[in-house]
Amino acid sequence: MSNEVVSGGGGGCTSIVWFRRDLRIEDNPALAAAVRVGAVVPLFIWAPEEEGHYYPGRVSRWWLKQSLAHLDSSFKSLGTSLITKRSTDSVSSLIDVVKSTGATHLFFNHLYDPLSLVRDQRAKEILTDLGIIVRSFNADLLYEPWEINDDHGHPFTTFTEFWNKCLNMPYDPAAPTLPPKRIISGDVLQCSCDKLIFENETEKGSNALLARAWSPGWSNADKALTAFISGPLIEYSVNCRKADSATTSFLSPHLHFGELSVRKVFHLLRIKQMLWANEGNTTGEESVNLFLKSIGLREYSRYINFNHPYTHEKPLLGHLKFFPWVVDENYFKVWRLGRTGYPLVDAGMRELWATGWLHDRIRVVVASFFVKVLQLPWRWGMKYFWDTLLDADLESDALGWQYISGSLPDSRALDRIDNPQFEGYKFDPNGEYVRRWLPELARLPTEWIHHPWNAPEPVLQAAGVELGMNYPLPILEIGSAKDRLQESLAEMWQLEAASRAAIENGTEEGLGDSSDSAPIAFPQDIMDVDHEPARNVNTNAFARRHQDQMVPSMTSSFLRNSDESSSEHRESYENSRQEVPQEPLRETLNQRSPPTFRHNNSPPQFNINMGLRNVEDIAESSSISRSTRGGGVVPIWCPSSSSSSEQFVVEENDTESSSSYLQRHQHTNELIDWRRLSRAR
DNA sequence: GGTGAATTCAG
DNA sequence: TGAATTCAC
Repeated sequence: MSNEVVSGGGGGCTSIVWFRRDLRIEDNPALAAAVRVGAVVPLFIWAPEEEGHYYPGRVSRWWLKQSLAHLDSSFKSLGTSLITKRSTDSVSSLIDVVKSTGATHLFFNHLYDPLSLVRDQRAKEILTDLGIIVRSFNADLLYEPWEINDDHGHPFTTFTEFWNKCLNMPYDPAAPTLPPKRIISGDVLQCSCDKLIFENETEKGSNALLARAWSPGWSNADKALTAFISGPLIEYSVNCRKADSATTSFLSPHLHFGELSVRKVFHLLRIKQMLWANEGNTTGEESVNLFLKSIGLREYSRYINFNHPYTHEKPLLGHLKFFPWVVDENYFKVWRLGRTGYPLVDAGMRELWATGWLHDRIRVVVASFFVKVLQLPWRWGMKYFWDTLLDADLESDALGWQYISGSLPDSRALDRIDNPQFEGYKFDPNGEYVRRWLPELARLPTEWIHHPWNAPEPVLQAAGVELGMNYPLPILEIGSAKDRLQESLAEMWQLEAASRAAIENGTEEGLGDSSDSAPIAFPQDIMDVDHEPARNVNTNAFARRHQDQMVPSMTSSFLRNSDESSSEHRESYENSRQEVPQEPLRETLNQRSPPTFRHNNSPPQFNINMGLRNVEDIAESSSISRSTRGGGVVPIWCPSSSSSSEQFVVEENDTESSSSYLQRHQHTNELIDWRRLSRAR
């Protein structure tokens, strides 16, 4: 079945190419495969309800809209057009399109976020059952997550090791391919197209400005890449630490939507690298290495997510679950508004809400302030980034926030607090960035721009700054934040030790194991919904029959856990493993009978109206932030979540799969024993 | 040119 | 904060 090789040559077969975050025609393996088979029906399904909380934010939807229009016009010039469907269930929409076009094949490219892993596996199974030949490909990564392992076949747990391995693989990432010259159109006229609505009237106004700064779409992405590589790249290593830097590539939104192939980026970078190495241009070489590293972090985010598909919800290091987060919605509001009293933080937050963009360094600054100074739960910050960033990307953002909050073995030191005042002089030495985003401080001399609270009164007066009036005093003093952090960490270690002792004594079943404790709910004001009426997901026969969703087996944790696993399990794993990469079609996601779960009927909550707003909007919405929605807002990626929340239940009649699923989660609930690795206090 | 101080920077 | 590297003498 999945080993079957498609016979090429356009023998009257029609293939659906299901586009998701691979909105390009160049170096798109799914599209290329479809073109080889015969007629093509390009399809995009807009089913944001499937994303749960992670309904795309306003700017992200704006980008998607432009990108799809661009893709459609490319298809039109090649002889077909993009079919668009509005849906609450991608799989049933796929079936509709199969039926109306008489397609025999379905091709798509892999995604690695947890929801997609489940949905895609389900799509594969259901459509295969219907006699459709389904193939999926790697279009998003240099190497598939399961290709990168240490000498023992285990996945890496630190970035540096992972990336070294990637850079020293015995084979290169697949070379990028050219776009097809011509496409034989499938019977797209037989298929009704839904008009997709990505913005409401109020959002349109705010979105208008975006088009001045950004050009979504795959061929624009390509131009941006070429321009970056032939221009600012060489200076990347010297400039990349300045908040205002013109050396940023600005490629991340293009990469998020797959308008750009990382493999193409990689190949072009490698060429430059060789060139500069030959010329002895060390700055250039260093720049390439540094930029490659950021590509590597993106790879790593998918890798981590694939191996631990709850990283957007749970810390990877076990002890973090004992950290006493400060659940203070007022702090959260002040941070979002850019009114913390620390100019660099505030400038960043205002830039983010005004433009949907933030320089990488400044993301670290504001996130670090959020987690270490305010001690707010990192998932809130991640959610806000998700809602506001143009390049919002679940895997990358989860990795970033976990890094900042000390939840990874190679995170920043837990007890380290960066002082925004010093960071200010580092990343914005002349205060230009702060002056641009904080007009109330514009006239303050550079000497005081990053610490106005120390400025002499006459200086403040001359600059028209009234602390506490038109610019706030620091919300918290850094020194006391440090003390508070120490206390919190002490408490965390104490609780962790108690829990460990309890487990070792066998007295308690893992006191407070994070898989059983509901995560802190998001505050209401970022969760308020204003979405299209949800359609009933379970109305059609297929959805009802296949209510149970599936996740592809996570190869690594399965193997790593092999001492506890039965040989039967391992065998089935090994067998499936062998069917993974195929030439010329690289069939991928492992097919070993996957674990199943079912989710209950509570409709997912999402957030559509939280995009960029003006100050009044935010202030207004946060005034209702007190009333917290009871519990059930957070989807939890574990079999035994609290009953009030959206929940996944292990299917009992499927012993093999459920046991492997549990096994995987038992393993991950040990949280890698990374706690030992990261004892750094 | 060797040594401690200062600085840089962190996946 | 701490290791690594550069700087000043």
